[in-house]
Amino acid sequence: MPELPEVETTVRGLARYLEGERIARVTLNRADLRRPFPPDLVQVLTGARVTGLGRRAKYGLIHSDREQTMVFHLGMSGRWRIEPEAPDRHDHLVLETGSGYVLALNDARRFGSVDLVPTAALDTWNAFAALGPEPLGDGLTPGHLHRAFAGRLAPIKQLLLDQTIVAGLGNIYVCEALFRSGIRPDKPAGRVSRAALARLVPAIQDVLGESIAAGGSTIRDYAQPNGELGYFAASWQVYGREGEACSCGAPVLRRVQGGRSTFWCRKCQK
DNA sequence: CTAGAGTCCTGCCCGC
DNA sequence: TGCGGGCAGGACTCTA
Repeated sequence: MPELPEVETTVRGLARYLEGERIARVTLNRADLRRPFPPDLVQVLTGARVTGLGRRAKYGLIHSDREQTMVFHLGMSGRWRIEPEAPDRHDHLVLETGSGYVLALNDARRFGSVDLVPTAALDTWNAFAALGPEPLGDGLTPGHLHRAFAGRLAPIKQLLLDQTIVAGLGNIYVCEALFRSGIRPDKPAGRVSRAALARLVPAIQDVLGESIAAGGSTIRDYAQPNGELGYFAASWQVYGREGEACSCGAPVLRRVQGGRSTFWCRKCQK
């Protein structure tokens, strides 16, 4: 489910229930997701106060007054359920707040993860240290991409999914940003012109910004934590639209790159 | 270093 | 209605 806009939407939704709240109870329903839960997770979080929430790339951050931050990644199928009406077999971690709110981290495929990281050391934490710039921050520039792509023969589609080059993009928004900027997904990254990169950067920022404003893209199981559906999926121009007509009239194509589906228009993307 | 394939896991949808 | 195959928003590990 979750690329940057969905994680951002999730974090904003969680903040309404967690910001400033004390965590009264922590329940773990299994020992691991992709990795084991931190052994001291329950002990550290129980009784802690949430001092703020944040996001880095596709990771959500729950800062606590224990000087530890709970870092969660939603993988492919992760989501938070707020005040669930009934328990679900994939609710793996459940938080109850001092005000009585119940928040469940639900992840059917269990590709997600939860870590506990000293808040002061977040930037140097292993998983964060190697991440590329935030696409909505100052660090993503045509020059940055030009340097990162220099000499690379891999298709630009695949390099944009590399979190060490840009942090937070996933399959949907890469397809959409390449379409918006008129770049073929199979073009060797090192051969994409400066002019095209100068179109790509704002295309990435626009598509992410528009999606966040729409509450993210709801597919299958994703909903915002409050249960509302994000409606950006209705704005996809190529993703998931194989065989449909592009705005130019040509059919949207699908091909597999690096094991992932790419959707694109042969006529609009050169 | 780079590139490509395989792996983790469950659920849903489609065709037979 | 049941069953098998393919596919899914991610990221890691292994091999060449």
